[in-house]
Amino acid sequence: MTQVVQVCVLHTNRDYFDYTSTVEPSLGARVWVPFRTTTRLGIVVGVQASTHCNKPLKSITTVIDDEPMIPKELLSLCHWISQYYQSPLSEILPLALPKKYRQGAACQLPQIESYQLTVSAGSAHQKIGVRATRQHALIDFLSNRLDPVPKKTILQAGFNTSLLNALHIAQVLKRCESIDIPLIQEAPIEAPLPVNKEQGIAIQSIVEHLSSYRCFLLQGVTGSGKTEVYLQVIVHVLALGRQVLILVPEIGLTPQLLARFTARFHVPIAVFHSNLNDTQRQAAWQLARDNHVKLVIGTRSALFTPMPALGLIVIDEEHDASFKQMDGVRYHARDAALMRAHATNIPIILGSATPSLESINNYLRQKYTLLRLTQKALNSPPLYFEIIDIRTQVLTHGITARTLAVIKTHLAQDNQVLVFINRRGFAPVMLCHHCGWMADCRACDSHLTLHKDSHQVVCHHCGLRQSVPKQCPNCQHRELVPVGIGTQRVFNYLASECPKITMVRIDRDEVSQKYALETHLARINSGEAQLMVGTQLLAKGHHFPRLTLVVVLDADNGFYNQDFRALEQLGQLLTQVAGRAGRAEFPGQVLIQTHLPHHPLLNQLIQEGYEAFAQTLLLSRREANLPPYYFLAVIRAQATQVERVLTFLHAIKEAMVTHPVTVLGPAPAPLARKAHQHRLQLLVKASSRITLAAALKHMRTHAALATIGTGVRWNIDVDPMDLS
DNA sequence: AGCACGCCGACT
DNA sequence: GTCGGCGTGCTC
Repeated sequence: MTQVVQVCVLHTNRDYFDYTSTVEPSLGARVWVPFRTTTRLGIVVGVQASTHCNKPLKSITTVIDDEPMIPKELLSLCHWISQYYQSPLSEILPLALPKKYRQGAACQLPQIESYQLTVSAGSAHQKIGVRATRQHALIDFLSNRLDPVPKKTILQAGFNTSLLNALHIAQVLKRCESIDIPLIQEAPIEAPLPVNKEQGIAIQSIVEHLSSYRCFLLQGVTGSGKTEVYLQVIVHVLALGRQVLILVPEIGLTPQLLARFTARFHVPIAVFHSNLNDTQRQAAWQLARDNHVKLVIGTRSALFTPMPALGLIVIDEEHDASFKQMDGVRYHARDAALMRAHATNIPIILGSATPSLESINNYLRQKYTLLRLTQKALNSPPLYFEIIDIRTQVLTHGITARTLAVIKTHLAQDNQVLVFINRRGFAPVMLCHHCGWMADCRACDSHLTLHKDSHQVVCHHCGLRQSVPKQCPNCQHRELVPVGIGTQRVFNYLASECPKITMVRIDRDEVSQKYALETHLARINSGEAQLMVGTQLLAKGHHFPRLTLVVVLDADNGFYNQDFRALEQLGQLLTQVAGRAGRAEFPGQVLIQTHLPHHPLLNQLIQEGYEAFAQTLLLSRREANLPPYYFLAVIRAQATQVERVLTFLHAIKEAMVTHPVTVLGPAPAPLARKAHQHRLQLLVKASSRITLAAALKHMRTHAALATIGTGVRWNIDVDPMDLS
């Protein structure tokens, strides 16, 4: 009997296509299907008795997998993401499969070549000539082990391939394929650290609720031992024979966190990081799916790792914006992880020193259980904040005399100093001193940033690079001056002021090469580098052994930025970096240069702390009908002709009038022209997730028709991180 | 993602 | 007049 199989063909902008099949493949199995003129890979997402398609159906070519390749619970997670983030399944399912499997590779555990004796050691020795001493040694080496020995281990022990071949020809050993399970830590396991009362309560509360869904918000100031809580809870989960998934914002930035996990547990661990190749990624994925690895640590995309015995999810630094994917399917890994935990009926821990307003609100609405860690492990003296009013001060390369003096004092005491400036390059603008001409990007509505290191001006939006203009193209004068400050400029100035100090610059330009970031961080961790200048990259979870001073040069950005999350992020940044300053014997100091020294929120943050600051922000979000009280989506559209974008956006705005949502716009996007494309956007606001989703879904059917023949490209961003 | 089709500039 | 570059649309 033939039936209709719904096949999600990857990257087709659709949920699925209907095919016929005589056999009924499992949901989540991969199939080859005829598609247009070629054969493409698809995933079975449904089986029906009939079709809505009015064309004759084609038939599935081959069923690749007998078992589901994507397990049921991940398939339904993908369905949820598809509906919530308004994206077709065919764009989401690829996230749940490693590249090799998207290309049709057979589903199998990583295999490695191993060797095992086929006869007893004694008879093996007899078959070998007396003078072949290395072959005899190899026989002894193999006879000491019962299981097949991986070739890698044999080679590492000082034997070579020709010895193996000789024994193989002598028929005393056999070659076999065995599963390559990552080595379990051989070194003695690190003992649990003693915990304080708060940590003990947190651990106990979570351990008491391992058998069902519950979300724990673990709010711990920097240095309060959040990681130790994770570790001691995980011990219990592993003891139940279950797996643990840990998501971190950026894996390269958390080497010491990884080190603690690997040193603590006697189980195989898989780490998903950007340097894995396709084979390694497939291996890690397969080992997790077959329950061979018990602990998976990774960034956003590791959310889709299949784990049949999943017993706990941990989201570290849950407030971090990098959990939200900013291109393609714009999903939030924290929110999707909450769905996964709920569907799997297991606990989830959201950890942060500075929880997102969304999470604080969920705790206030009693959806989350709050666990607070307020005590620092090191009894460091209190922080000393100083606001430097720059309205009346002379700035030298962005730095006041007072700031420079404080930096020098801390350096003289052999301490570390961190200088934050959230702008890379040397200066954000090149200006003609004579006529006011500015170096602008041809393709975007933006100024070119001067990069003195590479003798170029660069557009930070489209990547355009050109050599630094020698004279003004407008008035031919040669007095082009850099205006404003960036990391390069601050770095150069401080280098000239502090010539004997070892300095490190950390920004996207500086750490773009492989391992550059790791190298820099190693110099910071060892204490070799004393003065660090960098962007936000520098703020994330590092260990600065002798840090006593943090300087924030462009805090005003957070106040002037029209974006609704700018203040929240500034508060989180200041709290995070401030928490790292100070050692047992030296008080930490934080200098904030600002034009707004009396800004009430800045002062509340400093005097009352992050929680009070967050409460105030929540009040203003409620008044402004903004998240977490209101639900937003941004519809962005672009084309080379403005009119076409406008027509399109007006049409889909019209399509939503029947729904109880507020649609604002079309308005120019903050960067109205980027790479020769005119960009405009709509903002959709709704009082509930359900009405928002319904309006967007309705709109999508209209939008598909409205774009035909217009060249308009568009996307939907549900729960946007920023409105730009 | 990939393939075909169509419109344009650069060539024989 | 033809080749082929890329921009655009379609796929059960």
